Amino acid sequence: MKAKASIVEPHSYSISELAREFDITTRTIRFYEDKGLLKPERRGQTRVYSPEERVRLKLILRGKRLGFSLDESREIIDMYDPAHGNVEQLQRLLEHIGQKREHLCQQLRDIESLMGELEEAEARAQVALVRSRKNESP
Amino acid sequence: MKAKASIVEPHSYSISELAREFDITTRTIRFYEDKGLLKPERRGQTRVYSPEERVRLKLILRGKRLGFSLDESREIIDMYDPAHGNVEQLQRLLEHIGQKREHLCQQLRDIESLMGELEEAEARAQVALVRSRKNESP
DNA sequence: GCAATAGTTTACGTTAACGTAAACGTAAAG
DNA sequence: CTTTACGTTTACGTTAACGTAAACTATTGC
Repeated sequence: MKAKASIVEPHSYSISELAREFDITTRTIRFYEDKGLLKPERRGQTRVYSPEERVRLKLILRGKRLGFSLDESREIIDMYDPAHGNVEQLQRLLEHIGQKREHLCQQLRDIESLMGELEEAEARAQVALVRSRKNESP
Repeated sequence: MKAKASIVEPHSYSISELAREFDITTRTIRFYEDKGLLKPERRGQTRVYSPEERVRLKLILRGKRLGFSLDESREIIDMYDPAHGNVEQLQRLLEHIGQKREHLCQQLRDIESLMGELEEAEARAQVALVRSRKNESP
């Protein structure tokens, strides 16, 4: 349908548009809604997604890439809102943020070490490759 | 049993020792063996783990922290061995290593962005906290 | 001798995160 | 008008990664 060739970004998306964009199924998107991670509006019965909802979806998928469960992603997304709470709630939020950071730091360390090991493995494989070629075509 | 207070590192571990060290259950360790990720020796019927097996377990758990499936962790662990194959196998291995690297790079980007967003959320929460305190104890 | 401790195998149960299919509504295109 | 494309709800199925429990063996300490 090519849209209206408008200059502004579309302020709403269909479920299949989002599914295509992020290479997931509509089932997945509805599942996230079921789990309370998305709350699209409805035009009649049909779901309509705002840019904000689209961002939430992106956050969920980024969480997935980092190995987060949907519950963890929900927690993280909840950190973005005004945190309209009292002192205790805010303090808990701050602590929670700290924990997530530690988690990410650990992941950073893990990635660093794994990266190093991959380099070593690559080097070994290349050495083996050269040898292997010498043997196969003398 | 305190071991023999020897100077050298123990060259073998029991299943419960490893479970305690890594804070997992013996069931989990046996499960990894079932899936072909570990192959401990046996003294009679009892499993005996070498330091090498212990390292493999560590690699599995690091993979878990990065959100890898056991199959993915197995693939990565397999990259460590001599890759005693022919040219084709080695080339596939090299490509495979490249893919894993890209994966890790994506994770790095994801972590970076999330870290940044956590900082913002933290700042907002601290601001809200100060305000909240002013209101509660005027 | 016997209870406690650590090990084993076998097998059924559970949870998360969807997949798959049925059965239906609706709107545009030919 | 009916096919096609897209949407909906409802519900059962599936896979990974273990948990849990039963039933058994072997060793150790008292």
